[in-house]
Amino acid sequence: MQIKKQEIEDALIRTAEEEFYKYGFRNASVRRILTKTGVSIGNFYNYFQNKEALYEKVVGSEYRRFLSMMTEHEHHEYNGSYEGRLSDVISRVIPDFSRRFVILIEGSEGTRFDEARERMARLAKEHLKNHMDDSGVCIQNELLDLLANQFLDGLLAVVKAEPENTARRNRLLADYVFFYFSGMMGLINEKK
Amino acid sequence: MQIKKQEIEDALIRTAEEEFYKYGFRNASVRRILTKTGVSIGNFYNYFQNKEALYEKVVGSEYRRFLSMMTEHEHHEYNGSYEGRLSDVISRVIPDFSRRFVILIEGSEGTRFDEARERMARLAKEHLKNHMDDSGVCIQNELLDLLANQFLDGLLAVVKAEPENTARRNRLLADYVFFYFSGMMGLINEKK
Amino acid sequence: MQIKKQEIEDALIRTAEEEFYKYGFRNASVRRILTKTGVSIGNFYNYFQNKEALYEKVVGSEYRRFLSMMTEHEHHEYNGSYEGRLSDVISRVIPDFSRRFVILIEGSEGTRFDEARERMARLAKEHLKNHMDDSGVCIQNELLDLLANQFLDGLLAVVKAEPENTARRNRLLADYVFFYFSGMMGLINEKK
Amino acid sequence: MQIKKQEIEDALIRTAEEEFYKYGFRNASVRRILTKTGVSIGNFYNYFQNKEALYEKVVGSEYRRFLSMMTEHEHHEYNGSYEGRLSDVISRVIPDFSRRFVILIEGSEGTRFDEARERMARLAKEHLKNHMDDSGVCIQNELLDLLANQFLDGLLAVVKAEPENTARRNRLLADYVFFYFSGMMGLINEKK
DNA sequence: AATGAATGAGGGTTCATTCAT
DNA sequence: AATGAATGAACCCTCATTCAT
Repeated sequence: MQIKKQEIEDALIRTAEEEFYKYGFRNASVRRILTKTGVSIGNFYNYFQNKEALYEKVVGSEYRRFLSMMTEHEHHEYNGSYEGRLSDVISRVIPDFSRRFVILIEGSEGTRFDEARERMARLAKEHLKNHMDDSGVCIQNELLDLLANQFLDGLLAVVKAEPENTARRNRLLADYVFFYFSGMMGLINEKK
Repeated sequence: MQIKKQEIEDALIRTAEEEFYKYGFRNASVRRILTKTGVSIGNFYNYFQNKEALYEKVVGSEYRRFLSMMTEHEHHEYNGSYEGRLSDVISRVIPDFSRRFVILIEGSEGTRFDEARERMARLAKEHLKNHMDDSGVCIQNELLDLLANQFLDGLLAVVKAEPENTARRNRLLADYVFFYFSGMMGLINEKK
Repeated sequence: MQIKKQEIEDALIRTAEEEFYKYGFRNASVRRILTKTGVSIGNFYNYFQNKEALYEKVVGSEYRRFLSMMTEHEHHEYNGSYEGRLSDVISRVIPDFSRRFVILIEGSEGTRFDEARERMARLAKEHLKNHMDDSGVCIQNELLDLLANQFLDGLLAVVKAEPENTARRNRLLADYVFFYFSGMMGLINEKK
Repeated sequence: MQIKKQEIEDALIRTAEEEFYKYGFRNASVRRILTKTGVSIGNFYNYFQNKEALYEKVVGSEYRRFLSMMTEHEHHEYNGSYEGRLSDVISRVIPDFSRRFVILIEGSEGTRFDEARERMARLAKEHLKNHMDDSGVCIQNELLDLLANQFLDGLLAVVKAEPENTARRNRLLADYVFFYFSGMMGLINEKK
């Protein structure tokens, strides 16, 4: 029954990922995680300082990766066409979205990652706004918020629908992003 | 003895609506509701069997209304144009979306309404599928799921963003639905 | 078995007094108090917000009383004789010392009453210093600290030794204070 | 394997002394001691059966020494003068008071040394009683207890105030003991 | 109809100690 | 001799719910 340290840590993180995915940070139960993993209460605290440290282990690197990705993305030059932007999003941004990312965005209430979703949506919104400004079209603020959040949710939904199979996931994404940009085009043309 | 039975029940339901909207079922606090309403613990359980019964009172009729609405909608004849469908959705479906509906969809975890969101999305999906079939276009299953859920989320987001002001809400809705159908059109044209 | 609210609160406070007296705040066990009193965990929190609130109930009024007493005492005019001061201390200051006061001074670590002992010792020291200055005698600082703390401990010891019987307690106090002032006189005469 | 057995034991005892001095037995943390000393948990239990055994190692010899000292002191002949007794106490008894002695007296709650303070005070009391009997003066029992405990506390306070500097410590002690005997003289003269 | 005292399972966390290696 | 992973009782506290009045 002797398991090596790394295996237990990994098992804890794996089970915790499920738990946090299901319940979010606040309603996740440490004791439930431990029962599932077969680790005793006391031993858990040999591996993680507390519940939040475990959460950070599950979600932290994902958070940092996303932040740097967004920043970098902002400074990236597009060749102007939708296809270019589209393929860029698909190939560079999306692959990093994972179940842990879903947790980060949807389950961080009561955590120092609390604001993650808001920050993300803000970035997406500004990103979106730039595109609209390029087109010389003005869109009301609420609609921008709505679409930015919608786009975000869509990405998360893709991850939820196809967490593993990359090929199917990318195909789904391609369609989704195409749909999204078609919608945007429609709006732009109408407002002109 | 000052307030008659019905008034107390109503007051409880009204306060509960706020609480469930803010926290969802699981994190809603019965005590907080009672304190706000000025009803004693013991008396609460004269009106409702338990927390979930209260939740059902807040959300149940909304749920049943939506179900029947969806079914009915299914049998409705459109005049074929997008504008027709669009205005139909806006004028007939949307006004029924309310704060309680948001609660039902987003706050039902740990409840027998757990699956409400799933069932709703399924209905929306079949609805969507019919439209696509009419257009002679075939779309992969996952994409249908995605778009149905997205549309649903969008509607909820609108309700959240503008819960009271009907005029602004309808304008936002119009834009959103237009965006959505533009996206669909894009997809259909590409697949053809 | 139905006990009225006030009786339970009193019983809790009484048992808590014992517990805090024995173990101090930090090492006192809420569960032990509850088991002894026959009150359930949940019900305890109907009476007190938390462990510290219970502690405050036991010790708070004693603390406030002592503070005001010390302040008032500082502004009091003596007729100069030791006997006068002595009887003043005995009749006015001491009767307020109680077992709860002992708890306050000796068991407050980890509480907002943390500094009670220090503040008391400081007051006693300044008090003492004034008497010495009146006698034109200078005493080294460490000795002042020592004697002030000693006097304080002595008072607490009297309370511990005779918590209830006022007559015996006062007799003990008279002797103790006499002893104390004799010691002071000895020091003063020697330093002159 | 780098440090020999005795060195480890000594290091543990040294660190434990600090810890017990700071926190007392009950609130001392074995883990904190081990971290400071750089000894592993498991190895600690090769050297000491448990926390209390470590405590005994820190405090036990001090306890036994004090007991024998007190006994021996009892059979010692004084030359009668206060000065003689005074210098005797200072030169023979006090130097043996150490930090470990403070620990023993003040930090033993929850230990088999629990009663150490009580036993010590009893010895001091009997000692005191003999002196009083020699003077033909009878003092009430409670007062004897009080003064014995007070004297003890005073000695501990001196050790705490000046744990290292022997010169200052002795000067403080001289003053303190003089104060104490002056007080005793005062009592004796009054009772006569 | 109404009150609120009482219950107890469950929440996260600490800590001395044991045991396999 | 040495390691540190593992254990579990105990800590304070929250909360929906029951029950006597």
